[in-house]
Amino acid sequence: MENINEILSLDSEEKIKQVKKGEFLQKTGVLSTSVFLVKKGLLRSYTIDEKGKEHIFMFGSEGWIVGDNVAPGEKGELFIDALEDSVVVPISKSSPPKSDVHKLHKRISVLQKRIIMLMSASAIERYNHFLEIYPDIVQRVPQKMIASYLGITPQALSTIRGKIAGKK
Amino acid sequence: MENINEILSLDSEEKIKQVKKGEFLQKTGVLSTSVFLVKKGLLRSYTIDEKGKEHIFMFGSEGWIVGDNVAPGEKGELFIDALEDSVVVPISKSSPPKSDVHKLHKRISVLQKRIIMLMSASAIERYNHFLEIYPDIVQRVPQKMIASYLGITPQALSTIRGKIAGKK
DNA sequence: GTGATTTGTTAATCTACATGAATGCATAGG
DNA sequence: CCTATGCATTCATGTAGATTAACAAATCAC
Repeated sequence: MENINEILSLDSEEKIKQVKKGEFLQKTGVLSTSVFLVKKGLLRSYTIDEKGKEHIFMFGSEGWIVGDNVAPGEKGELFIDALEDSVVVPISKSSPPKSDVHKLHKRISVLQKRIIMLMSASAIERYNHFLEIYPDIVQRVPQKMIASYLGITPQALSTIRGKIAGKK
Repeated sequence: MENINEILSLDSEEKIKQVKKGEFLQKTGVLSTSVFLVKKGLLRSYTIDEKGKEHIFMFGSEGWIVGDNVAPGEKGELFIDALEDSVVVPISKSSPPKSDVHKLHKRISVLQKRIIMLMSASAIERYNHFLEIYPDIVQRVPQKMIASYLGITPQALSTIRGKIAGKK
């Protein structure tokens, strides 16, 4: 087997972590000390509410950060698992390198937009916005996960897609 | 008039900024280079959607950050104005002091919770959660702004409050 | 202080989306 | 290969919250 660091052209000092499809990077209730930069693959972070329903918080593919940003020392609130075989590198919450601060701001920017969408846009608008922002993700995950990300049921997403297709 | 820096015990090097009630700290469409740490007072950041409806993104009182986290060099998307006479200090987006990185994580944590609430909780649950997290804000802002923060209409909030009061 | 302009309340109707159930397809595992 | 399990679609019904409107209460301006 080849050296994984060479394949991905990583600084060998970085502690990379491999997560196979279906495996968990984090579960709720355990101490969460870092967030992760995705080098390869696709992961999702999500909660399960008291009715047992999953709500996807974020998808993370190459270049994105996935993680559970709770206050330091707090237990995590999110599950994170891999939707494809993935490679991630931890970013410490306490002392991130300068370059990563910029990534934090980008992350906040994404969350900001997400909140505004959730408050002001209809399901159909949110879906179209999702397609713009993550054109590649649509092909890589089942629709029920996209519905979960959008905050609607799979049935509702199905009818939305029907409407859009019908218009063409 | 007394020295404002002394009153607030600020490092005199910090470039503080005073914003009177009703004044804008930022408007949409202008370049946004920093976010602001609130030293005193209360501000709000919000969007106005295409139907002319306001959506409050965040309140910021003492110790919180208000700001518009768009990618560096991008135009802002939010209005920020003061609900009370306020004092803020800018935090550069490009080179924040180490101590502020921690605040960024806290900020992300708050947004994370907000998104989860918007996706999984009913209006009544979101209102109760709001009361827990910001017990002081309720007294300081009109109800229609709280409704706007929760993502519901003032009428809906009024009926919710009626239900809660009726239960006692 | 008095009129005018916001803010909050209540109630009737409407609508987007949830829920539940039935059906056809795929994919996976033996 | 065949069955089992999960996924997507469609439909019938239910419901939280939007909308509209009318009125009461509070706040503001002069």
